[in-house]
Amino acid sequence: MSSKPSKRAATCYDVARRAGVSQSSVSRSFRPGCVISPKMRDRVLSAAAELGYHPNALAQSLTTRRSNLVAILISTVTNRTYPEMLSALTDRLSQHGMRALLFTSESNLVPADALEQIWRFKVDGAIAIARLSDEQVLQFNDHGVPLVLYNRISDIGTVGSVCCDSVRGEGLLVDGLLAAGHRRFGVIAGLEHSHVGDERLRATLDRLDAAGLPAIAVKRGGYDYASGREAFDALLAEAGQLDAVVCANDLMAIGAIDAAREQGLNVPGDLSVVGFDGVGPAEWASYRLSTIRQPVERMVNSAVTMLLDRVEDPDQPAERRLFMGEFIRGASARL
Amino acid sequence: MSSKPSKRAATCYDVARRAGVSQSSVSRSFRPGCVISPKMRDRVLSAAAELGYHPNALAQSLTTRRSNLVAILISTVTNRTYPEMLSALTDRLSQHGMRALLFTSESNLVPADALEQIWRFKVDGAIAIARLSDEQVLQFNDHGVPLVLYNRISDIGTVGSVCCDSVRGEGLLVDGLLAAGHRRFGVIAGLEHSHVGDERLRATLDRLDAAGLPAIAVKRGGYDYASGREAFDALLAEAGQLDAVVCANDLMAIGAIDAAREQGLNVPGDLSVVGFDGVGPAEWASYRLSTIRQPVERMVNSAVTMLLDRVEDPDQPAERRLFMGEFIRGASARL
DNA sequence: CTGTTAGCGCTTTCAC
DNA sequence: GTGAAAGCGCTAACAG
Repeated sequence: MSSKPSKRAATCYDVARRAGVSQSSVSRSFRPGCVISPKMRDRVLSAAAELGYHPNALAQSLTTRRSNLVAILISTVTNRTYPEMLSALTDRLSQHGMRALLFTSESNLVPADALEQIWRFKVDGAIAIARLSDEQVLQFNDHGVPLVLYNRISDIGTVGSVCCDSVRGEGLLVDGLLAAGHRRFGVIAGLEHSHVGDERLRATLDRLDAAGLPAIAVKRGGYDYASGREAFDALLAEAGQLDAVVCANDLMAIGAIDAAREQGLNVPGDLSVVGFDGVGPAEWASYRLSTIRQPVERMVNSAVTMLLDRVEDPDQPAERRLFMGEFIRGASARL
Repeated sequence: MSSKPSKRAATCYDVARRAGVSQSSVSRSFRPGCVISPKMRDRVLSAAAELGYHPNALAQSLTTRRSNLVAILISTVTNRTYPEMLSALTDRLSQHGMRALLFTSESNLVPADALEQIWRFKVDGAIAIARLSDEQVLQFNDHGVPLVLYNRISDIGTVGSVCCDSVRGEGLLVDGLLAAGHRRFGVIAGLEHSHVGDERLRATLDRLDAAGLPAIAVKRGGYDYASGREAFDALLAEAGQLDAVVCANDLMAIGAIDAAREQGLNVPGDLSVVGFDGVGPAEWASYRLSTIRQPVERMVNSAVTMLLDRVEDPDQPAERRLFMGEFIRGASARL
């Protein structure tokens, strides 16, 4: 069972010889939905087991032109901020017989050499949870690699995308705050050129404008705890007293809450803070964040299905799916 | 530049024809450290650029017997608990020209079909941050796939491992607590059969025994926030008053702190809580956890280097590297 | 249902 | 320094 002489791995020819059949029969025995007699398959399978044979997926890819590989592009900050994503995604992909080739980028932008590797590995498709330039998106088109964007969109090329509705999400939050009597609003936005950042900011500002209560001050952060704190302090310095702070994501909201408390403010007594995402820590008793929870499972399913559809039929039109987040009342805002 | 007729991707033959050279010259032009005249290379490279040619990594793997693929096995809970790991790992691997093939497992154990895929894709090596049975570890040996374990060890087969020293880490924490006068200790341990869980628990209990102050009560949790809370409540119910609670990881410590506060206890005034890992939230102002921070960067570097060494020379002896964590005083314990 | 024959896109000898 | 030929492990027609 163990300690093989460490020779080269068995090939389908070895198995064929051992089983006394043709090499194609070996191939067929391992391919689902292939015409083959049970007897033959048994013979092959037991010979294969004896030799410890496993079909070479790389060689298969070469002939079938299907690598069963999907590139996942994710920025470090996103993975740290939102770890539930990756697992769900990988899990889902493997349920569809696809493997995840992971590319992380320290910076928010995807480096060119990651793309080069993607072309080289002939992935069947890609899912991006990181910032792609227009030119990069176009490259996916040129290379014939179906691409699905997660929580971001693109007007360039034929890209699918799956997003959580920022407009309606922020709408729920802001309306709730307005209805509860908040008047002086501050905003902690995300990074510039970040889809989610821009959209959530705009949605918030628009809603406030529509209510005749424009935001008193806006600061930007980098989606992490520390930048939430800094942004909050800057906000307070600029605006003085505030009733509510609308944050582009949960981690910054948490940072803002901690910063507020250090200033002696009671949340939500003196100040309401709302976030966005519904990540794990948002539920912790110290924060009980009022936020919008993204339907991760459903969004991931959708992204994977959409991608695989386009792998099967590359001519499918681009599609954008928008998911409504769940309003979590929490306890960080007077609602 | 864009909108190719979506024909088949260019091969090295296409490039050769276009450049009017032999196909081997194309191959050589793309392989570093190959004897070739600059003139030839230029010709080839520009023909390649015109055709949008990218060497097929899968075909390369077939002939070179090197896939440049490294399997990463990680459990969902670990990724959520400790997201800094994966990014660092993938990053490091790519710096060495390796790609990460990601496998996540919902359960703590690695499913058999993940291993099957690993064999099929002929990965050059694997890094496991998930629980592997002895038998599974042996399989890596049999298949000639170098394996490095992260924060876990195995006596089976020739496996390398990189760990953060639990014994010394817990030693620092417990000694600190003892020196500060804590006498009644509770412990929130990790899962059974989890290397880190077992080791940290034993280290803690041994240290307490040695001091003549055995733990009053021990509960187990699942490394997440919720189980930390539950374990804390159970602990209190069983032990009554405690001076200190030693938790197997940060997330459970955070859960314990929140639970304690809900019971009206002041942390660290009435009760000290310590964790282990030094993950992001541990630093948050609401917790300021006293903990041991794992040197993630160094550990990851080490794991990658160790793995690649064994890829180059499979006969290298197994090696275990133990890293000392950094003692973070924090403010969740009277120290 | 099974075997035969060509490739898939590349690297690797080995001549030249 | 360059080219020709063989082969990596497999699938995909096509006969039979």
